[in-house]
Amino acid sequence: MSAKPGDDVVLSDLQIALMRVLWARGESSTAEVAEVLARERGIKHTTVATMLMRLEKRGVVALRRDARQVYYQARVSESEVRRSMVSELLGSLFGGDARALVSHLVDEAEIVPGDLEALRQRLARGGPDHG
Amino acid sequence: MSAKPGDDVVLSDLQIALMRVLWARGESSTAEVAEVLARERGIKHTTVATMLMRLEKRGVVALRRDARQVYYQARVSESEVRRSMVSELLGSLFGGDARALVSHLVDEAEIVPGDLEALRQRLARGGPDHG
DNA sequence: GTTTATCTACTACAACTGTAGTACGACAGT
DNA sequence: ACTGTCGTACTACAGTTGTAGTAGATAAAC
Repeated sequence: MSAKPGDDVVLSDLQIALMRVLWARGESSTAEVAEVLARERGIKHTTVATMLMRLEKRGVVALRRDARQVYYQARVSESEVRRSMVSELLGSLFGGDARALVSHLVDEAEIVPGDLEALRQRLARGGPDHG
Repeated sequence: MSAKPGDDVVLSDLQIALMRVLWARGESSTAEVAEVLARERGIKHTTVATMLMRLEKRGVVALRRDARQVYYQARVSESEVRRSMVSELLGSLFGGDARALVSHLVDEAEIVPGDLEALRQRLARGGPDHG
């Protein structure tokens, strides 16, 4: 069972950090992911192993065994997670109004006029395909 | 010592729902908040009371006792929470790039061209105060 | 073949969240 | 004064997250 992705996939910060490795490098062994996380955040190998196991149990990643190593692969794309989480945030904090969120970004100076202009033009050109 | 607000204030969906009542109605009694949550989500009074107590312990809300009732008041503004949480999301899922988030909103059809245009104009008029 | 290094699996545990029951104190009605 | 009602406080408990130790398996080294 393990919650087929597409459900709601809301992940914690650390969980996202793990996924990022998988998204960036594709299928990776526990050790590989652990190494990155150890470097980036000083997290122990065993911790990473545990987290990956749990994500697998949840159906967020898939695992494959080869020799005595375990290789994990993302079963949800970054876009999917973004979709779930943004929509979650939108719903709970912005009353589902995406404009309010953009407005917030503007007010917080997270984006500047030029950015909006560029986006608008991108739209005008007729919704692009992005990775 | 109860994490003085301004730290990072990341709240769960339910917690935000409680805060929303406080933000909307100002200081409210446990019973008042509970009533709203009971209506909105069928959550029991005791649950709301517990959650509010914990938020108080965390310093997110302040409480005042009058007679045998407890009145709660938000100690963090909605903007603050938005700031923390958006920035959290931005950092973990969008590499801190707010434009990527807006881009995402566009691609997910959460916003339309007109919205961006309106925002852009608002900016042009020199950063307004919004409610 | 025995030792060593590597890597996973299991177990543990504290904190937090969601959920709510139960007990207790106080105020209102009779 | 007695009793019921209202509302809070305390307690409980299962699930998740973050964190990691320890043990066990196995491949590599000698």
